[in-house]
Amino acid sequence: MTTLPAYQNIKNHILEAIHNGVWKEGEAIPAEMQLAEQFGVSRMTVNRAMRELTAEQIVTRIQGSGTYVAQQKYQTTLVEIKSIADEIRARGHKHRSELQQLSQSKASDSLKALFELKTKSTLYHSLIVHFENDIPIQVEDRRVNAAIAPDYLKQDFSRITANEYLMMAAPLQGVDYQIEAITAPEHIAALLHISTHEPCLVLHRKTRSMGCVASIATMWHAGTRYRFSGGF
Amino acid sequence: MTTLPAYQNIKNHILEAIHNGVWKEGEAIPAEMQLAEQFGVSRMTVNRAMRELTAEQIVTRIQGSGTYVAQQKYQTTLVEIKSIADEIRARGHKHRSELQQLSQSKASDSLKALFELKTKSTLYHSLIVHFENDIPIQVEDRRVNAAIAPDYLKQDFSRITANEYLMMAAPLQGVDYQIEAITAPEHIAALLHISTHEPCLVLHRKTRSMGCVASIATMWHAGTRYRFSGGF
DNA sequence: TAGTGGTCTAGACCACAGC
DNA sequence: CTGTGGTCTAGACCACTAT
Repeated sequence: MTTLPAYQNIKNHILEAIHNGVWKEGEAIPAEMQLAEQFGVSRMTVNRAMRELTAEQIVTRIQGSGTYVAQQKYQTTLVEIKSIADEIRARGHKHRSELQQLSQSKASDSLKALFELKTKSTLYHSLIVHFENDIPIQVEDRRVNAAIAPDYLKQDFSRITANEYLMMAAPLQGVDYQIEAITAPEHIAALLHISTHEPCLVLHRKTRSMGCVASIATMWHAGTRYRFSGGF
Repeated sequence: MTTLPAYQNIKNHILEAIHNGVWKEGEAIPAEMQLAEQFGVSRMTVNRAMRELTAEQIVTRIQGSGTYVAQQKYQTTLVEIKSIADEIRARGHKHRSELQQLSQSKASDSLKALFELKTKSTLYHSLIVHFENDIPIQVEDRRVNAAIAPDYLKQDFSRITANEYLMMAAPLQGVDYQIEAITAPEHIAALLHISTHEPCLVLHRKTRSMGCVASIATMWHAGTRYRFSGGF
């Protein structure tokens, strides 16, 4: 093991302290001069460490004021299939899900087409509501190709999300998604605790594994409570 | 416009040179010492500029060897800044745009913050409606940093979209976007020919060039007429 | 060996926030 | 006013590459 550069050690120290809750969201971090003394290093070295943490959105710096632990951002990157549970926990909030439906059936004509199937094979269907601090944040309506994930019905969806299980069950090959803004049908609106004329942010996502369509999901979010974001 | 820090000027110089083809992919860039002399700054200042360009994947550095222009990366279709005009024409439909407003003003306090400006510099404002086969498909409300695109007001937006002009005017460094579903305010709803309680798919996008925020745009779409899509 | 980037120092001046 | 971060300097030593 090579010894790490001083600025990297400082970054690691700060990251661990934030992770361990020593400094919480919005709280101030010691000044550059103070950290320089503490680590026995020049101010420029601390400055580099902090500048990089700023670029990584770990901290926020205000000239003349100080350095603060950044607020966790509401963020979903669309390329990555993130677990909504992780996303919520990363914000320091509580995630909980409720399984509303779980069933299996032969594909209908329209589903057969969507799954690009030649025969009416078996599909699983799950309807799950995800909560952030007990507020419904996402309704996930998912159809799964039984051939790809034969044990889907046996999962405990309070322990593992549908997404997490599918990622484990089969290597992801590709993703297609569409995003639209529409009003929710009644049963979805009821699950999200919104009225039927409130706008919803809807993500349709089709994943592929082993050369087949593995799952097709529709994720409904209350427009006022959720947004997608990203960048580079 | 405030004078930029020296390291930022160096970055801009390098970026322009690459943009203009002075140095091509894989070619070597002058050494730190050489650039330091050329710009009349210390080596550390050049080092910072080059380190940031490395982080942005503009150049590749090899210790003991030199600094080279990085291979152009594949822009994942997700963040790709598409011209809505091209997108519509690609569907074989007719594109037309109407310029509703074009003005300039000093940044308000809130815009100053959004543009990460230190002073209330000049911003341009345009409001453009894009039509697909004479149906309004997008309302584009855009603020532009005058320092980055001084000729913005002189453009003929029926010939070139705001986006196309900005891409030409300055090399794009970064993008941040957010997508949400909300109802439109009255004046937007009127331009889109929808009622004020219909859901809209809204894309907020902030682009960066030359180390500054170049433009902030809000694009409104009728939820029933537009969706984002992508995949890999 | 000479030249490159990687890191670091011990100062410095400035703009800004908060008292 | 003091303390903060933002920037910059003119050196330095090191690890590495290329010749």
